Amino acid sequence: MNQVVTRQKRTQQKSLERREQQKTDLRALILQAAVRLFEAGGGYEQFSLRQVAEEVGYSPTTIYLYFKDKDDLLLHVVFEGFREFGQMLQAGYDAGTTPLERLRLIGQAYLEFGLSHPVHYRLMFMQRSEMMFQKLEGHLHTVVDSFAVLQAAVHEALEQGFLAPYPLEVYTALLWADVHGIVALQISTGQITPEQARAINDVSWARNLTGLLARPQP
Amino acid sequence: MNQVVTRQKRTQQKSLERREQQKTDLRALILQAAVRLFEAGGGYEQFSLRQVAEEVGYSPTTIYLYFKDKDDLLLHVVFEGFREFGQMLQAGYDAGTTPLERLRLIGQAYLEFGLSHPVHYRLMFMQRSEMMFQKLEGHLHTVVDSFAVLQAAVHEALEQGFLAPYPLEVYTALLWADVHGIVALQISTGQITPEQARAINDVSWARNLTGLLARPQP
Amino acid sequence: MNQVVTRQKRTQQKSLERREQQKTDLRALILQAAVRLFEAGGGYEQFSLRQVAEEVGYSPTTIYLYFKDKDDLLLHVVFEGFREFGQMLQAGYDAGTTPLERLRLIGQAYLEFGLSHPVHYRLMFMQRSEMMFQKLEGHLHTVVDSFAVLQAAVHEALEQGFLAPYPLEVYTALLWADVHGIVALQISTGQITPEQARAINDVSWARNLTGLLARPQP
Amino acid sequence: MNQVVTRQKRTQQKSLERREQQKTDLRALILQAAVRLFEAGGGYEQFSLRQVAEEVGYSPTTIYLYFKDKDDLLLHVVFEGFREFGQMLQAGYDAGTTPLERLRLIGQAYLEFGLSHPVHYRLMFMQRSEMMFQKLEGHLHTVVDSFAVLQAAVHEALEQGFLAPYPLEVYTALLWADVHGIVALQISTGQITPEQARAINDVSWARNLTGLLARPQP
DNA sequence: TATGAATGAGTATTCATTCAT
DNA sequence: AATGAATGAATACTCATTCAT
Repeated sequence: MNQVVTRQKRTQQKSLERREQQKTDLRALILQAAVRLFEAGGGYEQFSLRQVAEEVGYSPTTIYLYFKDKDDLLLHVVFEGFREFGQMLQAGYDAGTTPLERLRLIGQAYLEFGLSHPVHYRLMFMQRSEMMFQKLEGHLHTVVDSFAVLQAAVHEALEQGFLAPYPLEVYTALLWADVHGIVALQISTGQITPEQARAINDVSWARNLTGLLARPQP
Repeated sequence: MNQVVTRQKRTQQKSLERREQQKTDLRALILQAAVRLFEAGGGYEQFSLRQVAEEVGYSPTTIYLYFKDKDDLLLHVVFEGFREFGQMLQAGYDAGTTPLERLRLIGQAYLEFGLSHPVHYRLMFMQRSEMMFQKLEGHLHTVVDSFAVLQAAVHEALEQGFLAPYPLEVYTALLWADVHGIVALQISTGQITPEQARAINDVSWARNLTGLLARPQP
Repeated sequence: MNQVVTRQKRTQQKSLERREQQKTDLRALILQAAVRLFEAGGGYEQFSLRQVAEEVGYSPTTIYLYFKDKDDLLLHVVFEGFREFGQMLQAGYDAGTTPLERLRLIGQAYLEFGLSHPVHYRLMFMQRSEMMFQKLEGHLHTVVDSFAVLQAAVHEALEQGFLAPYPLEVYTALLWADVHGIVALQISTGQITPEQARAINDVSWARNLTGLLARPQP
Repeated sequence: MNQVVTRQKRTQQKSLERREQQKTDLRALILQAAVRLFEAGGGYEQFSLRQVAEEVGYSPTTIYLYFKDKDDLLLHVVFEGFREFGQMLQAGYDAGTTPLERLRLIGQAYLEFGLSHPVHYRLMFMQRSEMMFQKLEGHLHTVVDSFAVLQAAVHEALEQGFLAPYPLEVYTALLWADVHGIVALQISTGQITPEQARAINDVSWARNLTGLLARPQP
């Protein structure tokens, strides 16, 4: 067999790559357009495939070349969000050196994700939250993994005696509710600015240090 | 000008009143049906004018005699929710004897409203939250008034030295976020049961007493 | 109460009747158009609601005011056919004086229906034959009743010794197959003319008199 | 002109043959898949090119290299049916030793084809019967040839005095109608089982021996 | 006051087909 | 020879809304 890489072969390969690239591009374009429309249209209910198609400048039919159906597209939008969400939470965990610091940083990461990705956040946690628990082939970092990070941090803190002896689930739910409440307040009502949201989150955390956690911080 | 009230005029007036009465009645019927369907149907997107019409036993066209359009009807549904919401918060305020107790009871009332009216809560605070700040003629008890109750309670508590000297807005936002977070967690994700929601709310409040509030309760 | 029939009342009544008439008219128009399209389009598969709408000159939506959905329209088309079919078979039965004459006349009536309503026949017996056994509210004369006529005639003939002692079901199926075969041959293939179809049917019947039936006719 | 067969030419020819061979192979594969899907899917309306493409593992576009369009493919599916149909009828003819036996066996073969290939039968004789008389290049055994078999058998029987002296066309049509009626009854209405269909066919034939045919069988 | 008739705009989805490569 | 990309035209169906009465 001829192992030489001929010009023809190179061309074919290149064409293949370009095509692959284009394919990825259009996929990404569609996803972006979908997110944009969510933002504009005020969310879930007005969202339609045809609008997405118009937004990207392709025919509605074309969407079906990249996504199985409307729900598949939505699912990918959501998972795209969860991927980044998981990374941010993990980064928060990694950046902390003590259990309590980790909890604080995870909370901040959560808050920052919500503030910087309001549309995604809305969709992920408020409109299609059932998707949180759907498996998507090829996607390992689902929300479940993200919460594993939070649970791990709580677990460590409990084990090392930093927390009053409430059950683990109470802490995860409570801490989640803390940040979720603030994010949702900002996103849904626009009553507070992102800066205020951060300030309130700091206060919220501070009260925990004296009111919830067993050992006061030095 | 003829100032005499003729029999004819009196008759007309009476007919007008009766009509007005009927009008109000059907209005109320439509609104009730709308609320019912709204709660039953699971909310915003499935809600249709035709279903409402069928529910009340009138033709779809008739709805337009009482409400400008679908959104107008929806707006009134929302305000119907706010009316009850405001009453429950007010009742919480009234039931308390000290500022802190009032805050606690308002929080509980908020939580109970959310748990017992999830569909409404969703619409009011998560899907069409912009409606919170729309004025609707004839409706005095909007969400703004509801928050006036919370603000009043916070104001009293601050003035009487029960709270650490953070700005009033921080407290209202924080306390709101606390309960909103828990309610939203329950409604959106279904990860916690109503009972757990209440328990977490109690823990959340307890931590405030030692960690956030200046003077411990007697 | 005023029992007098006022002009107003008469007008209302008239308007109601006219409307009712119009409604019936449009319904009938739609049904006719549907049948016509069946003829033109070559049948079942190309048949679409939108085409029907275009044919009658109304918007597609309007069809839904008169029929629940596509299948409902089809069902009514079919039942419209069965109504006449049943009447023709019954007339055949009634016209005969002896059991065998009745059988012959029923067969001829069947044949004539098929020859004069090929599109309906096709739909009823060849394309959506499962509809034969569906009940439609308000329609009493379904195909089942039609076949009751055939069965009754066979039963009489058997009882009075005109037929060789095969089971009743064999006769009904065989006689049905006889005429159905001829009709279908004419409709589907166009290989024989209606006249030839009648001639063949006569031969078919004649052979029965000597080959199938117990007693020869006088 | 250069009459010499160069090596180059021979090579080209060979390549052409191979290609031709491959082409035929894929063609056959597609046709088989189409027939399979056709029989499985329940026929005409659910049948789609894309499904065929998926079934053979090639892209939809590829189908167009072998068949002009969907209808062309369908036409070949039909002729595929006629090929087997013709073979079965011919086998019936060949298996008989007397004219009447041949007629009987041809009828049985017809019946068996219908019972074992209901979907095909439906398409061939009931839905797209116009295809029966379309010429398709390369296909010699069309329905016309199949009927030639029937006609030949009738002709022999007439000539040898086995049949009453009706015209030949009457016999072919009548015998066709006999079996077609039974098959269609089974396929379209499902009112009789295949076994019953065979039994009725036997009765039908038996009546002919005494009622239609000139000389009784020995 | 109430409504029947009608529609235009919109929804998701499927399919046959073309074209450049 | 084979295909990936793309599309135009359909399909059934739903809904909010208008208008004449």
